[in-house]
Amino acid sequence: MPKPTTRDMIEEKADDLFYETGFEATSFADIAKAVGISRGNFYHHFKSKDDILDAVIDRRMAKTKAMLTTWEEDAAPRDRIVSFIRLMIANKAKIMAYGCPVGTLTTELTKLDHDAHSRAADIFGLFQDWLAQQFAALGHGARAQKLALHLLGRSQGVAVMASAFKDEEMLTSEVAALETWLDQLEPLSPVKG
Amino acid sequence: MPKPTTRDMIEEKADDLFYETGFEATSFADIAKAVGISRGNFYHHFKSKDDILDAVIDRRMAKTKAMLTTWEEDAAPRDRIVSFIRLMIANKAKIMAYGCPVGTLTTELTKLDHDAHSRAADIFGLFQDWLAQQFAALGHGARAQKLALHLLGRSQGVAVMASAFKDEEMLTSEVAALETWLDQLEPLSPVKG
DNA sequence: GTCTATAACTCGATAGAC
DNA sequence: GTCTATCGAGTTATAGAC
Repeated sequence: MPKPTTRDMIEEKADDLFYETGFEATSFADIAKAVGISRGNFYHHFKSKDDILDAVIDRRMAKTKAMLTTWEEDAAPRDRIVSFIRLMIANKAKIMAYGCPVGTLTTELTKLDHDAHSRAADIFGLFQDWLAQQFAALGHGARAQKLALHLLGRSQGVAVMASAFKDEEMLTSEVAALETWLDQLEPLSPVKG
Repeated sequence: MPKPTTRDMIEEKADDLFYETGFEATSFADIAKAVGISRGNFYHHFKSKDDILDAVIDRRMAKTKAMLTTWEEDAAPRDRIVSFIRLMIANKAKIMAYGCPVGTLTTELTKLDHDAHSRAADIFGLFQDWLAQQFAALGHGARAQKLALHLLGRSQGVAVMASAFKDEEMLTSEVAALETWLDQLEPLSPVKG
C-alpha cells in the first residue's frame, strides 16, 4: 500500500468535512488543520475551493463505482439490491448524525445554485442505473428505472428522517420494510432461474 | 387587513431566503435588500441572526398548525391524509427548485450543529402527530405513529430526488403511488363508518 | 421615544506574494 | 511555509427623522 500523497490527504479530509459540516461551512483553514499542513500549501494542489469540490465529487463517483462492482460479486440481482438497502445499516451512525452524503450535498448545491450540482446528482445517476440493471435482471425491465428511482427516494427519506429525529428504530424498521417491498414486487419473471 | 410591520417583513423575507438559498448562505445584506431597509436597522427588531432563525421557525410552526387545522375541514381522515400528500403537488415548482423547507432546514442545522436543530425538527413532529391522529381514526391505532413516520419519510425522499434531478414526472408518479399505498393499507377497521 | 440610516469595528474567509 | 492583502460577514455605535 503506497503512502498517500498530500493531495490524497486533502481530498480525503475535505470529503469528510464537506459531509459532516457542509460544503459552505467548511473553510480552507478547517481542511488545512485536519490535514496538518499550512494554508499556503493548498495552492500548490488546488486553485480554489470549487476545485476541491470537483475533486471530492470525482472521488465519490470513483468510490461508488468500486462499491457497486463489489456488490456484483453476488450473483443474484435480488441480493445485490439488498446490499444497497443494507448500506444504510452499515452507515447507520453517520447517517443519523449527518444524513446521506449524496443527498445532503446535492441539496446544498441546489440552494447555492452551484455549477457542480449536476455532477453531484450524477452520483445518484450511478446508483439509479445500477439498480435499474438489477431490477431488469429480475424481470422488471419495463419499469426498472422507475423502481430504481423509487428505491433511491425511499432511502433518501429514511436518511432525512433518521437524522432529523436521531431515530435508529425508524431507520432499521424502514430498512426491513424495504426488503419486504423488494421480495413482494410483482410480476416476478426473472430472465434466468 | 393591517399593514405589515417591518418585523413581519423581515421574518417573511428571511423565511423565503433561508428556504431558497439556505440559512448560512443568506446574509443580512441579502435580507436587508429584499426588505428594502438598511442593515443596521435589523438590530432594533432582532438581537442576532440566530434570533431571526428562531422567529422564522416560530413562524413556520404557526403556519403549519394553521394549515393542519384547515385540512381538518375534511371530515374523512383519509381525505385529510390525501391533503398532506397532495401538498407536494401544490408546491411542485418550489420543491423541485429547493426541496422541502422543513427537511432542508433540519438537514442544514444538523450539519451546523446548531441549537435550533431540535426546534426545526419539531415541525416534523407537528406533521407526524397530526398524521398519526388521522391513521388512528382510520383504525390503525397501534401503528399510527409508525405509519405517520413512514409517510413523512416517503415525502422527504420524493422532495430530495425531485430537486436533485429536477424531475417532475418522478414527483407526480410517487404522489400517485402514495395515494395507492394509503388506500391499500390493511387492516381497515375505522372506529366510525 | 420609536424607528431608521450611516459608518465603523471585529473577525475570519479566500486569495496570493514572497 | 509565512505573511499580508482584500473582501464580506455579523455586529455595534451614533445620530438623524417621524
